[in-house]
Amino acid sequence: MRWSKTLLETLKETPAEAEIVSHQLMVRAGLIRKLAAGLYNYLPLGFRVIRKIEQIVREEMDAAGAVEVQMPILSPAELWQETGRWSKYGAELFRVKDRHERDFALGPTHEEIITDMVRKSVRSYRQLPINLYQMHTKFRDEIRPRFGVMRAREFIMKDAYSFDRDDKGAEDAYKKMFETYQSIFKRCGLRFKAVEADSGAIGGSFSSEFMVLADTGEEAIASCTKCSYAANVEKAQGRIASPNIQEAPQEKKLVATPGKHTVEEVAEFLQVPITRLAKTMLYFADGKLYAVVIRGDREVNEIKLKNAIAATELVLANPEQIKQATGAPVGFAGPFDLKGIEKVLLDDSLEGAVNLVSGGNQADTHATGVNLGRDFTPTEVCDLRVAQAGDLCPSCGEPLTIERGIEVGHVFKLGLKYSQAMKATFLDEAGKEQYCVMGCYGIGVSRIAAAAIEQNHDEFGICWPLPLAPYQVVLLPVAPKDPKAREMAEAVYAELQAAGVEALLDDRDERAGIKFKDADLIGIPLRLTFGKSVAENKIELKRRDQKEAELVPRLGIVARIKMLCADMLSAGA
RNA sequence: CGGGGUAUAGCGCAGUGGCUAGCGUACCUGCUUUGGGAGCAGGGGGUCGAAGGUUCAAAUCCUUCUACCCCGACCA
Repeated sequence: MRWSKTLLETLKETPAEAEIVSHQLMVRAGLIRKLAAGLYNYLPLGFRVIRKIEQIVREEMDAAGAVEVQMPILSPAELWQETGRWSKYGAELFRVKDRHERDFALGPTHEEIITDMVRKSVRSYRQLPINLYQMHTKFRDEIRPRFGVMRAREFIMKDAYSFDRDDKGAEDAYKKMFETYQSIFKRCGLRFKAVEADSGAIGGSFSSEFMVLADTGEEAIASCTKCSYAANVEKAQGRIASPNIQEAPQEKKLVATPGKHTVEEVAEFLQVPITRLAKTMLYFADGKLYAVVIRGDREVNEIKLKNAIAATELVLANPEQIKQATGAPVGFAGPFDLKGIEKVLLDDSLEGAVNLVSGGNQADTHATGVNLGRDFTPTEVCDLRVAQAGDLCPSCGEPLTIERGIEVGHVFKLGLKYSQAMKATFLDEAGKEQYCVMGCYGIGVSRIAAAAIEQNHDEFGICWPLPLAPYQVVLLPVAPKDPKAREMAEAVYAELQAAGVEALLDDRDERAGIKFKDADLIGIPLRLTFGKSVAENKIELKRRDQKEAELVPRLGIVARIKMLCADMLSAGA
């Protein structure tokens, strides 16, 4: 491509609204342009990157035996009502009406649609297993779109759905996709990690996320320093490292703690370690109140709680609800004598603990010597806390560390959730009707572009990994006085194109400095400069990821570039 | 949804009631320059987010609306 023939405008200044580096660079390098909140135009350069990612995903999915289809973006409300997600998906589901006032959703994911497609076609076990996928635009009405295409309202996703005869087949399909995802992200040149995850609104029994490691990632990952255990902190089960002290139970006593609301204030005031506090939190879920008792230094993991009580909506109780249940204002709740509480759940950080300090259920009062079983009895004991660095690995007992990541892929074991709700069945060898066992597998195509930049950039701009680069080589003729430089650049450009190398010729009438700055900004992996050295039939070759350039002879330049590209491609794989 | 902020040229910004609304950058023309975001000269580009109001006079004051950005959405 000739620079002068495409729409490629770079910005010297960073747009005020872009917060993270990938967003800033994508706008400055002319990859994307915002249309409205969470909606972006992909300009030619950015679209080429999307195409590169899609192609890698497509090749690997096809190699894994999946079959590509395409489903409409609009889907009728009836299908969503069949599974109950029309009401359960919440405000994130983009709803629209047609001229006849019929309800539709802009697809955020397509389980209902694909299940409908399959139930209409599949009748026999002979048609299974099958794995269908599409690459398409998805819509989610995010509360707060931000970070450019990283969290947009409209984005490109690859979504695949597997249908199997039994659990064993579904398990195999899941494993196959897990492996396929590993090769996809490797081929994209990303540093990533697969982690156990909560399955959220999609549902199902088990899921893994693929995280691109980056400090700006929105997700936190707990991983073991020794074994291979890694999980999203939403899911991670860190065993508590410091055990609770054993001693003889004391009398329960109420003590005045005027104005001391937070655990830090209370621990300081009563001179007890913060781990001795039993923090009592009240939650309101699906019309009922729940109490959660957790060690003072720990935080409630609302996703674990939501799963423990099978809630669809969960919020902290408001001050009136707290007053009613405890008889006290916010800040003085204790686990005993609660009114109107559906369940009292105890985080297992406090299992076996004695002589705790909790709120006294009276204003400005806390209780000491609170003991499990005598002063209160939890309905359930389970893990309800957010894992922390230093917690012990659930599989090998070594300490966990916390790092951050960008979720680029998610694979789910769905089981029968959708096939039962929507009656997607087939006849087995015995002529007996069976439900399809499903799995689903997503990849954020547009998010990969942003994630790759988060991982691959420097102070001058993007440094694309070769497999995702919009062009492999950029050619800069920089000696306008010397027609030979331009001629040679044109000739090499033609030869590269003939050889199948994706080349961008900067044929603009610009000064050398501008061309160098722009080439660095847009991050093409290889740069050829046609300047002074053309007089000796030499061309300057520089890799974007290296500091030093080298002079290479004009003769054999194309072979040299092809070899370099091949090397850089396989380096990622 | 709550709070805060912003809206003036493609981008970044100035302009607190008074002449034709400005600066940097980008864009166009010419000359010079030419290996890391050149210099000089000339030029084009704005219903100052929208509507209404106050005033002799409004980008500027008031009201309403819209869009966008940030923070928060209760850890007792």
